[in-house]
Amino acid sequence: MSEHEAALEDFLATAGALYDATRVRLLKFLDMHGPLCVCDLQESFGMIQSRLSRHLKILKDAGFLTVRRQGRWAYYAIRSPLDRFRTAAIEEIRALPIELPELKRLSESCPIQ
Amino acid sequence: MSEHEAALEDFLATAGALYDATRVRLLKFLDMHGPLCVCDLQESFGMIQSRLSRHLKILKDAGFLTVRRQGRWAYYAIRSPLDRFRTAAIEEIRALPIELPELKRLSESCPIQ
DNA sequence: AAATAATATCAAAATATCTTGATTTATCAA
DNA sequence: TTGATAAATCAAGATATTTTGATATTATTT
Repeated sequence: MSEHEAALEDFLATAGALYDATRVRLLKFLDMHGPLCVCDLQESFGMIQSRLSRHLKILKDAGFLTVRRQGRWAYYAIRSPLDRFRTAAIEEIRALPIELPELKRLSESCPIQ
Repeated sequence: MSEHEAALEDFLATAGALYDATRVRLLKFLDMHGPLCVCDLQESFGMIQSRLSRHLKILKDAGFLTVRRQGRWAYYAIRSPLDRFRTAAIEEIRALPIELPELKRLSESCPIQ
């Protein structure tokens, strides 16, 4: 892939990651609460695991999230630092008046939070 | 639609408009050259008219473009002023190393440019 | 009024994306 | 080693988007 195409692909992946209500909610939730594991998000959003896992992968591949694995758990968080455009996106999402579920932590049994 | 849903819908329309290579190219082209009519874009990009018209409508509905009609011609341009997030998007696109076609003006016959 | 030109809209096929349920992988505990 | 838990991946159906060609709309010219 040429440098030109790669830069465009990267931009499109970023825009595509933002083009889904579920992912926007996940980004806002992680921005609010900090690192959370998949099971916390699953319980909080009442979402099927495979669906959640897929959306987290898309957000990670688009450069918005990082994963840190702790034993069986995988903690997802907003990547830091973010480049300028992704930062602008997160700030825009932070300002959106979206209703989010209550945080339910299931990962409290995790020995190494 | 509630205020919450409306704000999210607006954000998703913005992200969705950016999630297409054709539309990114059109935005960059209009950012470079200023207002152009549909037939100029059609000739420059070698694109079928209905396809172009549809993409311009999506960009307009997402708040990126304005239209000014001059007789039979419709001149599309980057809206000004843009809000902060859309401005960040345009700046990001401006910095992308994308190859664009040469500008071919067909609308020179238009009496009122 | 009729013909032409620029643009918009519509319907259908082609593509892409999302959701679900099932399966797989990896880690820990008994 | 066996069983259980957390997460990732896969396949298939459901939904949404894009492209194309045809038609409609609007403005202009003859």
